[in-house]
Amino acid sequence: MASDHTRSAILAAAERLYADRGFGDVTLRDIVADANVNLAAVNYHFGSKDELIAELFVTRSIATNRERLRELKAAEEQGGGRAPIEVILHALVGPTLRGCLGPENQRSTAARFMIRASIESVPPIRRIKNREIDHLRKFVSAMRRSLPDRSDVEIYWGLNFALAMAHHTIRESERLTKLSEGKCDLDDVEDVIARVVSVATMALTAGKAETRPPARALARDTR
Amino acid sequence: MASDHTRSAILAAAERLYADRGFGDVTLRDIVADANVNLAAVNYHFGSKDELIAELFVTRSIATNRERLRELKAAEEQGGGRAPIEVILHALVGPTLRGCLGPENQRSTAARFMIRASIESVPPIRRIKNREIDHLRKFVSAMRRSLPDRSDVEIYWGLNFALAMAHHTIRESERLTKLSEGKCDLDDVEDVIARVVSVATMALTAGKAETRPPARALARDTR
DNA sequence: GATAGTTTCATACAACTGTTTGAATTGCAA
DNA sequence: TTGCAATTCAAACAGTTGTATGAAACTATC
Repeated sequence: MASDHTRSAILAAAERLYADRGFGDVTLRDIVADANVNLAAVNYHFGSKDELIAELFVTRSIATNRERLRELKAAEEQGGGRAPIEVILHALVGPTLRGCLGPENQRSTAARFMIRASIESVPPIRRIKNREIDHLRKFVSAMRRSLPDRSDVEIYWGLNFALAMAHHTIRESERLTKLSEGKCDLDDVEDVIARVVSVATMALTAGKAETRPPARALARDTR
Repeated sequence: MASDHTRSAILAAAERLYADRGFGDVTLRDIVADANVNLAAVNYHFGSKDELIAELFVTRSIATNRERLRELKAAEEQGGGRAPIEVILHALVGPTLRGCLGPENQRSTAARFMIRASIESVPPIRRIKNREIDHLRKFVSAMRRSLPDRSDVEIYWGLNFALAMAHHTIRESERLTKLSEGKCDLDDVEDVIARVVSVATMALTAGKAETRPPARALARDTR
């Protein structure tokens, strides 16, 4: 076991620096300086720079995925194996958005790191993201059960658009704030989630006779 | 004037290499080797590597933006200064999607380059994208005219979601194809555009009394 | 307190990067 | 042809990068 101290000091420093300045601008020397450890410590504890980045991303990633599946499982159990589509979508995009957005002043290092990872997409992170497909298939299955009369193509497109809105909103949150001159409040995470879920639900249920009134209205804003 | 030959050989080689292997893996030496010119030629003709990348991206970018505005202007003129929201959204996402998607075997270098630029987001490109806000404001204005009873917040969110679906579909086209096992046909660009426009339109008109029947149905698939 | 295993450290390595330089070459006008 | 500018070229530059090394320091066990 030994004194994990150096190891976690590196992880903390790396996460902070990557979050603040991005992957392109931060070298191993920056990290070890910030962590007050020796240069060789990174390769000793992690093997390589890429493995350090991978570990950072995987840690946060599996936390998000676990939360996603937890919400999904809870919803399906409550619904007797078939959850409403809104709740499934909520389980899909909720944890991601909650993990990245929120009041900027109190935004965690982890959150800012994940935003960076979403924007810059460096090789070790891309590799991990590519393994996410199996995870998504679980949501495809749940969506199929929820909407048995929708075709697979529509399910896939609905999933794609849901993830699109969530990730793009995270990635371009700064630009959206600037474009809207602050009118779009990205600190109200639950509102953002509700908006994404609402639109994705419409995408998946449009044209159906059994279009129940949307659980949450899209409009919840002022003026 | 002189013999533009070297200059355009560099541009062509750079675009091709970046498209194939991404920005991270291509060095100036790779480019000049591929273009059969001297290493110093890049700095002589473009000033720096970043300016070369910027020129590549700007060229394609203004082409897309011009096409967007052309479509928008045509639509508004035909509607007497007020275009239907579907047509505005079509003008917004159509050129981008058409410029990046399409039959893979005959996909142009330019298209593949723009996909890369959408995925990797290197500094010189990010700088240019940040200047895109003024361009987007023109669409905000058109959308306001088209939907005078919608609040600004909803307009901004609708625009955000429309761009989200378009860009994410481009960026993750490979993954969507794999996830859907080919069932989502990303080569049928006009179908993709119709889907994005349809969902974005729903997002912007949901809850309105005057919800006219959607111009294009979302469903157009088999099985 | 000697020993074995782990961890830290300073330092060097090797390779690669974009950029610059100054001389050679070319193209064109007078 | 001469002269001048634009262009090309080989070579070197200056800096950075992640990684490897081997000795030193530490830690815990017996």
